[in-house]
Amino acid sequence: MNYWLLKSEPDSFSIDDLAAATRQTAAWDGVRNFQARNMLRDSMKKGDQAFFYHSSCELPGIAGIVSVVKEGYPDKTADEEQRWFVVDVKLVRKFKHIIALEQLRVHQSKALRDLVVLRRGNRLSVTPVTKKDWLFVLSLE
DNA sequence: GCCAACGTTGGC
DNA sequence: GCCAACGTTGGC
Repeated sequence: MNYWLLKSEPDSFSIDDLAAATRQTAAWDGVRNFQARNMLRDSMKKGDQAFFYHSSCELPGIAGIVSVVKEGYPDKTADEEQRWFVVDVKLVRKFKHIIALEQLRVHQSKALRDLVVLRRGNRLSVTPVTKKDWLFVLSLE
Protein backbone atom coordinates (compact mmCIF):
# COMPACT_ATOMS: atom_id res chain seq x y z
CA MET A 1 0.00 0.00 0.00
CA ASN A 2 1.22 3.51 -0.81
CA TYR A 3 0.67 6.80 0.96
CA TRP A 4 -0.03 10.25 -0.46
CA LEU A 5 -0.87 13.79 0.42
CA LEU A 6 -3.67 15.61 -1.39
CA LYS A 7 -3.99 19.38 -1.16
CA SER A 8 -7.21 21.27 -1.35
CA GLU A 9 -8.31 24.76 -0.52
CA PRO A 10 -11.09 24.28 2.03
CA ASP A 11 -12.95 27.24 0.53
CA SER A 12 -13.47 25.12 -2.58
CA PHE A 13 -13.50 21.63 -1.08
CA SER A 14 -12.86 20.79 2.56
CA ILE A 15 -12.80 17.60 4.57
CA ASP A 16 -16.25 18.53 5.85
CA ASP A 17 -17.51 18.68 2.26
CA LEU A 18 -16.20 15.15 1.78
CA ALA A 19 -17.81 14.04 5.05
CA ALA A 20 -21.14 15.41 3.80
CA ALA A 21 -20.91 13.80 0.35
CA THR A 22 -22.85 10.71 -0.67
CA ARG A 23 -21.09 7.65 0.81
CA GLN A 24 -18.44 10.17 1.98
CA THR A 25 -16.87 9.68 -1.43
CA ALA A 26 -15.90 12.17 -4.13
CA ALA A 27 -13.82 12.49 -7.28
CA TRP A 28 -10.58 14.37 -6.64
CA ASP A 29 -11.03 16.64 -9.63
CA GLY A 30 -9.60 19.87 -10.93
CA VAL A 31 -5.92 18.89 -10.91
CA ARG A 32 -4.25 20.66 -13.85
CA ASN A 33 -0.60 19.82 -13.44
CA PHE A 34 1.10 17.08 -15.42
CA GLN A 35 3.21 15.65 -12.62
CA ALA A 36 0.21 15.45 -10.32
CA ARG A 37 -1.91 14.10 -13.16
CA ASN A 38 0.55 11.28 -13.75
CA MET A 39 0.33 10.19 -10.14
CA LEU A 40 -3.45 10.25 -10.19
CA ARG A 41 -3.53 8.30 -13.44
CA ASP A 42 -0.67 5.84 -12.96
CA SER A 43 0.40 5.47 -9.37
CA MET A 44 -2.51 5.81 -6.99
CA LYS A 45 -4.03 2.41 -6.38
CA LYS A 46 -7.21 1.22 -4.76
CA GLY A 47 -6.61 0.92 -1.01
CA ASP A 48 -3.87 3.54 -0.92
CA GLN A 49 -4.30 6.12 1.80
CA ALA A 50 -3.77 9.87 1.66
CA PHE A 51 -3.63 12.82 3.99
CA PHE A 52 -6.26 15.46 3.23
CA TYR A 53 -4.35 18.75 3.45
CA HIS A 54 -5.99 22.16 3.75
CA SER A 55 -4.05 24.92 1.99
CA SER A 56 -4.47 28.67 1.52
CA CYS A 57 -6.58 29.05 4.61
CA GLU A 58 -6.50 30.28 8.18
CA LEU A 59 -5.01 27.06 9.57
CA PRO A 60 -3.05 25.19 6.90
CA GLY A 61 -2.42 21.56 7.79
CA ILE A 62 -3.57 17.98 7.60
CA ALA A 63 -7.25 17.57 8.36
CA GLY A 64 -7.68 13.82 8.08
CA ILE A 65 -7.27 10.64 6.07
CA VAL A 66 -8.91 9.41 2.89
CA SER A 67 -8.52 6.21 0.90
CA VAL A 68 -8.54 5.61 -2.83
CA VAL A 69 -11.70 3.71 -3.77
CA LYS A 70 -11.52 4.10 -7.56
CA GLU A 71 -8.38 4.35 -9.65
CA GLY A 72 -7.59 6.97 -12.28
CA TYR A 73 -10.22 7.88 -14.86
CA PRO A 74 -10.79 11.00 -17.00
CA ASP A 75 -11.76 14.24 -15.25
CA LYS A 76 -15.23 15.20 -16.43
CA THR A 77 -14.69 18.78 -15.30
CA ALA A 78 -11.90 19.23 -17.87
CA ASP A 79 -12.46 20.80 -21.28
CA GLU A 80 -10.04 18.45 -22.97
CA GLU A 81 -11.26 14.89 -22.59
CA GLN A 82 -8.71 12.26 -21.63
CA ARG A 83 -6.07 14.80 -20.71
CA TRP A 84 -6.75 15.20 -17.00
CA PHE A 85 -7.51 12.47 -14.49
CA VAL A 86 -9.14 11.95 -11.13
CA VAL A 87 -9.33 9.22 -8.53
CA ASP A 88 -12.28 8.71 -6.20
CA VAL A 89 -11.51 9.10 -2.53
CA LYS A 90 -13.52 8.10 0.52
CA LEU A 91 -13.20 9.61 3.97
CA VAL A 92 -11.45 7.31 6.41
CA ARG A 93 -11.54 9.74 9.30
CA LYS A 94 -11.32 13.38 10.15
CA PHE A 95 -8.77 14.31 12.82
CA LYS A 96 -10.13 15.79 16.05
CA HIS A 97 -7.66 18.63 15.55
CA ILE A 98 -5.87 19.64 12.40
CA ILE A 99 -2.20 18.72 12.40
CA ALA A 100 -1.03 22.22 11.58
CA LEU A 101 1.66 23.05 9.07
CA GLU A 102 3.36 24.90 11.91
CA GLN A 103 3.45 21.66 13.90
CA LEU A 104 4.88 19.73 10.94
CA ARG A 105 7.57 22.37 10.47
CA VAL A 106 8.86 21.70 13.98
CA HIS A 107 10.14 18.38 12.63
CA GLN A 108 11.14 19.59 9.18
CA SER A 109 14.88 19.43 9.81
CA LYS A 110 14.84 15.92 11.28
CA ALA A 111 12.05 13.36 11.19
CA LEU A 112 10.11 14.97 8.36
CA ARG A 113 12.98 16.23 6.22
CA ASP A 114 11.68 14.23 3.24
CA LEU A 115 8.06 15.33 3.44
CA VAL A 116 7.51 17.02 0.08
CA VAL A 117 4.78 19.36 1.20
CA LEU A 118 7.22 21.07 3.57
CA ARG A 119 9.74 21.80 0.85
CA ARG A 120 10.26 25.40 -0.04
CA GLY A 121 8.17 26.57 -2.94
CA ASN A 122 6.38 23.27 -3.26
CA ARG A 123 3.17 23.63 -5.23
CA LEU A 124 2.34 20.09 -6.21
CA SER A 125 -1.17 19.19 -5.13
CA VAL A 126 -0.52 15.44 -5.14
CA THR A 127 2.64 14.18 -3.47
CA PRO A 128 3.87 10.80 -2.24
CA VAL A 129 4.47 10.22 1.47
CA THR A 130 6.82 7.53 2.78
CA LYS A 131 5.48 5.02 5.28
CA LYS A 132 7.97 6.36 7.84
CA ASP A 133 6.66 9.90 7.42
CA TRP A 134 3.08 8.70 7.40
CA LEU A 135 3.52 7.00 10.76
CA PHE A 136 5.44 9.92 12.21
CA VAL A 137 2.75 12.40 11.22
CA LEU A 138 0.12 10.16 12.78
CA SER A 139 2.11 10.14 16.01
CA LEU A 140 1.66 13.93 16.15
CA GLU A 141 -2.11 13.66 16.17
C1' DG B 1 -2.18 42.16 -0.06
C1' DC B 2 2.59 40.77 -0.78
C1' DC B 3 5.84 38.12 -2.89
C1' DA B 4 8.82 33.96 -3.66
C1' DA B 5 8.65 29.95 -6.25
C1' DC B 6 7.71 27.54 -10.10
C1' DG B 7 4.90 25.59 -14.15
C1' DT B 8 3.38 26.88 -18.70
C1' DT B 9 3.28 29.43 -22.91
C1' DG B 10 4.93 31.28 -27.00
C1' DG B 11 8.20 33.96 -29.84
C1' DC B 12 12.40 33.30 -31.84
C1' DG C 1 15.44 24.11 -27.73
C1' DC C 2 15.98 28.43 -25.19
C1' DC C 3 14.18 31.67 -22.19
C1' DA C 4 11.40 35.82 -20.97
C1' DA C 5 6.88 36.80 -19.75
C1' DC C 6 3.06 35.53 -17.48
C1' DG C 7 -0.18 33.20 -14.38
C1' DT C 8 -0.92 30.55 -10.28
C1' DT C 9 0.03 28.74 -5.75
C1' DG C 10 0.26 29.27 -1.05
C1' DG C 11 2.43 30.87 3.27
C1' DC C 12 2.66 34.83 5.80
